[in-house]
Amino acid sequence: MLENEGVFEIQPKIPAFFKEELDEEQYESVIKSNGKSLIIAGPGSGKTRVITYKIAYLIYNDIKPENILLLTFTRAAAKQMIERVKNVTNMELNGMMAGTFHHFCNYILRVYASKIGFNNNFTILDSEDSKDLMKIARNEYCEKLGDYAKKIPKENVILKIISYSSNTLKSLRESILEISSFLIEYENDIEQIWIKYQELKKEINAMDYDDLLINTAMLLKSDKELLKYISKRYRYVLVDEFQDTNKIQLEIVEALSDYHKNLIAVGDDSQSIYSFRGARFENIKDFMDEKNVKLFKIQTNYRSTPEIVNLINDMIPTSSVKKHLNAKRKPYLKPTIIETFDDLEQSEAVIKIIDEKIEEGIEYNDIAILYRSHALSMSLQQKLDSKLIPYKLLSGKRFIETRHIKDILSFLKILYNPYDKISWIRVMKLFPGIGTKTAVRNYESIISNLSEGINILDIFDKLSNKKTKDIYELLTKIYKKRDDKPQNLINEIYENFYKEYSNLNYKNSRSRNMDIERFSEISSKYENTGKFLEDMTLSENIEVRPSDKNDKKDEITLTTVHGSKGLEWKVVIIISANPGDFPNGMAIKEKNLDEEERLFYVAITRAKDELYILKQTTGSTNPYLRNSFVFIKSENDFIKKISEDKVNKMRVGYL
DNA sequence: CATATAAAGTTTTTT
DNA sequence: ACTTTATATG
Repeated sequence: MLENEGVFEIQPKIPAFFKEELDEEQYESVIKSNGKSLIIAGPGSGKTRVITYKIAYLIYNDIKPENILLLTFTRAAAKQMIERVKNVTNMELNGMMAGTFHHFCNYILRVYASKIGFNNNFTILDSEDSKDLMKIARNEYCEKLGDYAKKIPKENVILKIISYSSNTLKSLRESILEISSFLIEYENDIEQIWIKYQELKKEINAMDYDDLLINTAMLLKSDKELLKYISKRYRYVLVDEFQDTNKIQLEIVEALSDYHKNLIAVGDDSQSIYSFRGARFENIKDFMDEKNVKLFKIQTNYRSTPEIVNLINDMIPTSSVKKHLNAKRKPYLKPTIIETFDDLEQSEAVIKIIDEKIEEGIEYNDIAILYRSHALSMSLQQKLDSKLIPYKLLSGKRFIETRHIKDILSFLKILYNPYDKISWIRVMKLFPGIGTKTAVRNYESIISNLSEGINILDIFDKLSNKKTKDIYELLTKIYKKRDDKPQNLINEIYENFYKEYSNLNYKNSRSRNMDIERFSEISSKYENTGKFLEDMTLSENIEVRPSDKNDKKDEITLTTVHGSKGLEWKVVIIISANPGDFPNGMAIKEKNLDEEERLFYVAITRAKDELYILKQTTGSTNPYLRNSFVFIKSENDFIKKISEDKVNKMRVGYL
């Protein structure tokens, strides 16, 4: 260890059990990674184990937990790793920072918001809120343009382009050309709308998901003192899922490790599936090419049977760094490809597989069904419902994004940040006789009164008229309690207003009301509304089911491939592997097949024991794509790329 | 004129 | 299922 740049002046302490718990590759990457290091971890190779032991190793060598920063892709992953480190070391990890980039950036920005012209109670806009605000920006810009305005790209298109531009640090022009070159004639319009959008965010004291990253990067870049202060704290910066980081995230971690220069990145370039959000698997290649970067590879596969690994090795994405996985498990079954006539027969075939597996004694929990997009699971869901097979949806509309929950949240948001225009409009429109126009007018008078320094309760009183009386009465009531626990506020809103609104406006008000009651229960864990709101917008999965039922339900998992990241099941069933469905039709058109290859790779590497891949003779479920060029070309067909000897093929259904 | 209601489109992936 | 749009109503 003498050549190790003096990281440890004395001999490192390595507990004896490390040698027993880790294989040779894992051991090397735990013990020898320091300075700038890159660990390329194949699927099922024990990546979590390596990160866990790396942190444990640091702690055994007297690095304080508060001097370690772990950035992960999901908060759940961070939590899981912390728990595992606790188990390994038998120590509490007080002060250790672990979470997603967005959580970390939020943490920094709440402290230094004023340095970049924001108030520290800024609202975080989720994607729907961003879209609403972009729509306002677009409308304002389009106001005097007449018929031309109709041709200008819609808000979601503009958002996609500017988000890509910010995340890749590419110019607007370059971004338009890459994403949708045919829109290049609107470059100037898009630019103007973007500027407007930025101004609006400042006005309403809000940041979108991208801003959290951009503003943090900007802050660290512009303030050298601050950079030193923050980066001095983190003696070790560890980044998980490095293949899904974008340019700005790379900048951020390089800044954070600026002082101690210990940056350990872990990832697998073959599993990079978030390019639409600016993720660059090239971050891994670039990092590899840098001087003084120590490279480790862990390529033994402990997850899947040799038959599955055999297929995996065949399907390693062409864009990847060269690799080969070594199987460790005992032989079992070859993966199976099943062809059915259409998606109805496909659903029946899936049910048949499930029934067989249950018969064999496998639990529902051990089975997952993966697909490229939500829509592809619809007919299967109906079938599962009718057969009373229990299942859960991992991805899909987040609980927090359902209309009723967003409504309730909006009330809290305006109490916390009264400039939050999006939430104001949302809240006001809930009341009869008020549409967008009136809501905006009301918002504007509230803001102009606020800027004159008038107390908000007086404003409510002043602006109350026969149309708005109910709103302001309710708001006055909850505003007076705004320092209470968020649960009290939610209950107040629900009991005094939303319950009635829900019963009146929703056919399924019963289940929506139950959601709100559950939401109130979730909020009871929080003392502070601000913290509650941050967590709600930044944390991916809110456990919707009541917590008192501790016994884990036995159910099948249905999820998009994106949602399956990092997970594994004994039996994995991939449905609709048709050109146009998976690979996705848009991706084929945009010649973005590399990413689809990586997605397919992620999908098949989730399987431990059995893998089933289903396709249909009718081709894509989408009738628009069915007869198009996409359907015919075999280069777009994953199944055709699989060599015959690696799989069993079956034709199921009525002939 | 602004809102409410009925009809018609729409689906890649998500922190 | 859920949002956008066209038409009716107040």
